[in-house]
Amino acid sequence: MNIFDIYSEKIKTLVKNLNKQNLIEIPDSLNGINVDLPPEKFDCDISTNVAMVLSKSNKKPPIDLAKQLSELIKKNDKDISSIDVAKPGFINIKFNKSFWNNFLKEIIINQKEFGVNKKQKKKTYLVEFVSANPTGPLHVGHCRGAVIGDVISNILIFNQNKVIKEYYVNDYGNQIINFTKSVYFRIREILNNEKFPSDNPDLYPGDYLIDIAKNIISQNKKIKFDNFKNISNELTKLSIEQSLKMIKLNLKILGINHDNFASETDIVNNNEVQSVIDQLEKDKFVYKGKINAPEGEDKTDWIEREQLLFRSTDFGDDKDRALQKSDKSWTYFASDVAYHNNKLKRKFDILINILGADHAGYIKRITSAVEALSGEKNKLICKVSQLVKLIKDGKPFKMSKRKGDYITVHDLVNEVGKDATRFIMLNRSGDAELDFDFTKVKEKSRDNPLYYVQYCYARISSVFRNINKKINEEIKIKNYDFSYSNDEIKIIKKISQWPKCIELSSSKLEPHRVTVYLYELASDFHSYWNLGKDNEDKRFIDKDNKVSDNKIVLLKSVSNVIKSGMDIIGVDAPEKM
RNA sequence: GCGCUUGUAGCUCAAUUGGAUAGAGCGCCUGACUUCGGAUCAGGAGGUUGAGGGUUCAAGUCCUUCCGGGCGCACCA
Repeated sequence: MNIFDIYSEKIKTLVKNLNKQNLIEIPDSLNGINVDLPPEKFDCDISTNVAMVLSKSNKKPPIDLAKQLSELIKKNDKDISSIDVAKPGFINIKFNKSFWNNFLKEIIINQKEFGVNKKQKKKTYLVEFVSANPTGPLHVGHCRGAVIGDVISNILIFNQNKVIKEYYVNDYGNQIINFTKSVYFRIREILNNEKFPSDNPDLYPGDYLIDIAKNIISQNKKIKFDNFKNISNELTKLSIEQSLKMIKLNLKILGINHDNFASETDIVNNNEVQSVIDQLEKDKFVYKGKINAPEGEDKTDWIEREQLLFRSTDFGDDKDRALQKSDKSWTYFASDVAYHNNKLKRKFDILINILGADHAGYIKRITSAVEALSGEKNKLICKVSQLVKLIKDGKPFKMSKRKGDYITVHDLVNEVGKDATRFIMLNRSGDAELDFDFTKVKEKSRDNPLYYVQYCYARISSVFRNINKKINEEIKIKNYDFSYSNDEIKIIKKISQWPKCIELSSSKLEPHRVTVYLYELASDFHSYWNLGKDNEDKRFIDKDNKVSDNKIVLLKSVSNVIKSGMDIIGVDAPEKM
């Protein structure tokens, strides 16, 4: 039940009818007409800008139109207790108390549906996120995109869409060869006491490779590790297997489960790259040519080459992009185009990629490729998660691959906990950089907004515990003829905004809105709770140690929304803390 | 040099897809613990939304020109 939508429809219908009767003029589109939440200082529940939108086409001052329209809106609507017009031309509507009773009744009866956006047509989505190279454990930098991708998926699932969470494994190319070599040297180090060539910049120096090497040795007693060439294929497979095992463990402790792991090697081996390039060639999106060196950069080591190029400039990219290397092997981009073609063949309505900020420059070419292949614009939506700026002991902390200078997901979750990690990663819009003060979060974890929201849920639980009930038990209420105070209605109004929060989070793919909302709801609840100190009427538990029905309904509505929200962001809502 | 992105209170961030007098937390100042769980609450101070111009009934939000951060810019993936 979204009261904003209900009134938006009512008002648009009214306006259309007036237009049919030639009483007013309307513009081509009524999309500009909104029903919104007014600022708190106004004593009303919802407001609409309809008069301002219609003012121009009717050549009338918005205030006059507003007066005229407000009377018509109020007429025949028994839910409205008062309606008035404010300065530029807003129409402010206040509901009577029975409206809020009915609202609560409805959301308690349909608690699982509350917040679900039903006007949107259900779609199938593929959300690709994390997709970190399988050459090492996940570090803090991967963490944000991981959580954002997971929660975006959860929001879409909450809205009853079908979602596949996918991880693309880049198990092909030079990095993997170097990675395998590194494992090989670690194995030699363990078995033959040969020193690891740590001065070779192509190799991966991290300690985790020692564990990988040990595991491979103990699990593959038959293999002889004395000639790299002979075993490189097998060792590559084993190394990636180990590495993925580690990554999956990292994801698991973050509370993330992908539905599918797609392999780049599979895409290449199945000849999907060649076939997608044939398809693009047929449609004249591919040609042989040269790319210009970027302006303003040192061009001395620039080698002009004729290469197979994709016409991404047709779709607004600044240059065409190489598909084939000079040794005729495919570029990363080429296999990624094939991978996206593979996604397209699986017939999803919408593809979503969550990328790190360092890959933002890649978006144009890959969306271009998807557009070329599918003929649809915005079939692929890329969402960037900006960098996490790590701060340790008050100073910016640069991670390097040098031993020790590395904070993994595992370290982070061990120190801070899964829930706090997720909450903090979501607490700011993904478009902006996030300061993550490692020391501060560790020391002062109680200042974390997570606990503020959880505490709200725990308090509600404690009330139920006091009357020997469980917070998630179903409640039976005979009638909903209550009279809530203004303090209580403040909370109810916040609850009524939950569907709107979900709608925005989902349409803009902005999961931070959920944490922000939960914080606000918790805040309203805590305020109300503290009123009970001075005024016993405002306490949930009365003198006879009972909780009245109206209070139970209110508590239940708040806890339901908090639980829903916490489930979406993948954070626990404990009954005791 | 080009592209993307960002600039809001001392600090960290919100701002309902263009709405009304821009809101929270931290920090600072004042107050509420024989508590329905103080991991909480009430109040105060703190702003030319980086700067200028434009569009609009209405701009933190859109366009434009500057200024300052961040990221990226041939066969690395």
